[in-house]
This record gives sequence, structure tokens and C-alpha cells, in this order.
Amino acid sequence: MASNPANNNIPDIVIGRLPVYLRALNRLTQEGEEVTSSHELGRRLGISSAQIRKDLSHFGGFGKQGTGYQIAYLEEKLRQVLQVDREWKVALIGAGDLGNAIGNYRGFTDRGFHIACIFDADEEKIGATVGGLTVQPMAEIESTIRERGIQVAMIAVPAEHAQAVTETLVDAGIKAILNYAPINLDVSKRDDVHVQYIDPVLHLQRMTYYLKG
Amino acid sequence: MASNPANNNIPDIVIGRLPVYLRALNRLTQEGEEVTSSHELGRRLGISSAQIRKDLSHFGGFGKQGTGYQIAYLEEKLRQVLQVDREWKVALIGAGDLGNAIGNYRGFTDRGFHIACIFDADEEKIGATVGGLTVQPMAEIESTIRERGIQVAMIAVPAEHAQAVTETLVDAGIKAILNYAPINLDVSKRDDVHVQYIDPVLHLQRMTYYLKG
DNA sequence: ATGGGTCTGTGCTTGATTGCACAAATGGGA
DNA sequence: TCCCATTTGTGCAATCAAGCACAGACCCAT
Repeated sequence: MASNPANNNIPDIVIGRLPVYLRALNRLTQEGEEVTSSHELGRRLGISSAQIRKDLSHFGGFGKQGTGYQIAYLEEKLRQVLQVDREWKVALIGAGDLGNAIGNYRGFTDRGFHIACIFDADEEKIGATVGGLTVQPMAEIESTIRERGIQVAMIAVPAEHAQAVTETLVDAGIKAILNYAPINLDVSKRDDVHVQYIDPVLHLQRMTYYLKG
Repeated sequence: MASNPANNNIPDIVIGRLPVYLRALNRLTQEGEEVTSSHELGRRLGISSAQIRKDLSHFGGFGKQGTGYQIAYLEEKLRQVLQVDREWKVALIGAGDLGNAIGNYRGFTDRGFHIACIFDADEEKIGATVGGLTVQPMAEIESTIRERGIQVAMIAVPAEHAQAVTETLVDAGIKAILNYAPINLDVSKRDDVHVQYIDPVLHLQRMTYYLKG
């Protein structure tokens, strides 16, 4: 009973590894593999095989003793667990250089996400086209998000506007925010809103600690 | 003695939080503050104050009882610890959409990093200008990196070429890699090479797990 | 049909990380 | 001057995460 698949007390750190496993499985599929093992996955990812088995066992037994895991089946199951077996509409806020890059990035579509609308505060940018979408004014954020039932957003505005944008988004019903602005967002008022961060400098600074001179 | 500042057995997870603290301190400075406390920082970052105090205490006593931390002083000390009190030259590999966005991003310079050169395999892109730099051919990676003493690189090439690029970089003497390609890199042959990843989809997938329908 | 090699799922141990709680230090106001 | 409110740095306890190691299951070759 320790690994009841319906158990919803799964550590967040485990959830965080599942997308990594999924990415590695995509890769194996592209390489033409059909079966893999916790040992092979672990070697590729630099993670112990025991950890991979234990992580996966939280959601049920997806493998077969003596054989390993059917890649296609495991991918399907992980997509179900992560709820990326569907396509999520995403709102993009900010149509500057960064917003343009995100809007034109081709890597979202086949992994469960579709940029559905884009907003900017600058009147000169409104009406322009980014990744096939027309830039809308900020005033339309709430109505658009509500009408289209969007739950996921990405913030690509300057740091000083990110908190205000966050509050607009949360009020509009957004439940998951990926923040590209180099600033911490306060969503402590809402315990059902999730925030993740993209800040390349954080990662670089983390590595320079270990470098010599 | 438990918190000997010269101790180099500091957990990686602690190092990973220091850039977050530094970013929050930058922000406080911009807001005109001069002094802060572990409690205030913790509230802003959603971290317990005890953890912040303990993390900082690994490197010495930077605060004053009853008062808190002088922001400018703590920023300086954290920059020293992370070695971002200097400017690191960074090689950028890949001059496609993503490489262009990175090359034009203004957020690196004032946080310790300077893109010093950019490379691409596509002959049509060679000689073009990205962020004020001329795109060089891949064949020049090793000589350029060696001559200029570059230790940090960012990979912005398609996933299928990322591993080969990694090996070229490591052979050229690169010690820290920030990988934007959605694939895991194998650097297990070299234990002095650090890798960090930027993959927005990973963060999105991690959040959708918690969303309803 | 059977034996040997392989691999999963998991109980238990070990190790790492976080949080509590308090002594000591500080500064400002009465 | 002295007291009170505040805040740091840290020993200790509690919680959380990772890894070992093995029973049971599976496949394949003979």
C-alpha cells in the first residue's frame, strides 16, 4: 500500500524529475529504441537507477521485471501523470525581444503547450504579429483569459512590471506562471497559483562559484 | 567552528540559493533600501528566515544582531563568494533564433557575464552580426576559447548537435556550460565541468501536474 | 521444461536538509 | 543609564530524500 497510485502526497521534488524523464524518453524514441531500463536512464541522466524506479513506482508499476520499461508506454503514462497528454493554451505577456523569441520558439507545441495570445503595454507593438499572433493591449488580458479558459501564462516583461502583471493574471484566473523576468514574484495570497522561474544568470552564477580564478 | 568560512564542503543546494538572495538584494537596493533582515528576505522569497541565516552563516557573519544586514555589504560579499565580482567572458554557440535572442539580451552584463564570441555551423550565418559580435565558424571554437581564456559557454543549437558541441567545448577548456537545448548532456568523463539547463517546457510540465482539468 | 541472467518494486538504512528555539548582541527611547 | 524590542548565529531535533540490497518476476536459450 505504500505506493498507492492514487496517493496525492507525492513530493514536489519527484514531480520535478518526471519532465526530465519524459524528455529522455522522447530522445530514446527518436533514437529508435523501444525498451529501456532504470539503469540506462540513470546512466544517461546522472541519477541512480534506484531513484528512477522509486519515483516511477509512486504512480504504479510501469515496468516489467527482467525486461525494463516499454518506452512508448512509459511516455504515455508520464504524460498522463503530468497532464501533458493534452494541449494547454498559454498566454504570453510581453512582446519585446524576449517575448518575440518565446513567441517564435517552436519547441512548445509538441510538448503540450500552445501560445494562444500575446499582450504588450506599448501601443507601438499592439497589432504587430509575433509567431503568427496579433499583439493585444494589456487591457484585454482579463477578458481574453477568461473567455478562452486559459490557466497558464508566461511573463516576459521588464522586472519592474512583473509583479503588477502577475496580479492581473491571477485575478484573471491564471493558475500557473512561468516568469522570465529576473525578479521574485509574490503570489502568497493565493495558494493555488504556481510559479516557476527562468533566469539564466542564476544558473551561470551558480556555476562560477566552483570555477578557479 | 562549525561555520568555518573557509570550509569548502558547502552543500550545492545552498550555493544554488545564493544567486536568488543576490537578485533579491539588487531589487531592495533599487527600491532604495539600505538595510534588511533575514525575516524580510524570507518573506519576499517564500523561504524561512532560519534557512537564510544558516545559508549565509556558511560564509561568515555578515549581519548584525538587532539590526540585520547592510544590503550593499551583503551584496558585495555574496558577489565575492559566487565570484561574480568580476566579469566572465562567455562563448555562445548557435546563432539561430534562440542564439540571437540570447546574444541581444541585455541582462547579462550587469550581473557578471559578457558574451565574448558567437559561433554557428551554418555558412550563411557566418559573418552576420548578433548583439554587436560577428558570427564565427565552428572550426574556430577551440582556438578562440583557448586564446581568450574563456571558461563559460552557452549552447543554443538544436538538440541533436548539443552533445557534439559539448565535447568540442570541453576539449577546448570550457568548465561551465549553460545548455538551452532540450536534451541531457553527458559530461561524466570530466568531473570538473559543470552543466546547468534552461528548458522552459520542463517548468511548465512541472506545474500542469497540479492543475485541474 | 528448466536454469541462468536480468531487472523491477520496495523495506530499511543512511544521509542530507530544514526548522525550532534560544543565548548573545545591538540600538533606541525613556 | 537602563530596559525593551529586535535580530543574528547556531545546537539540536525533526523531517525529508537518496541509496542499498534483495525477493520475486520475467525472458531466453538450451
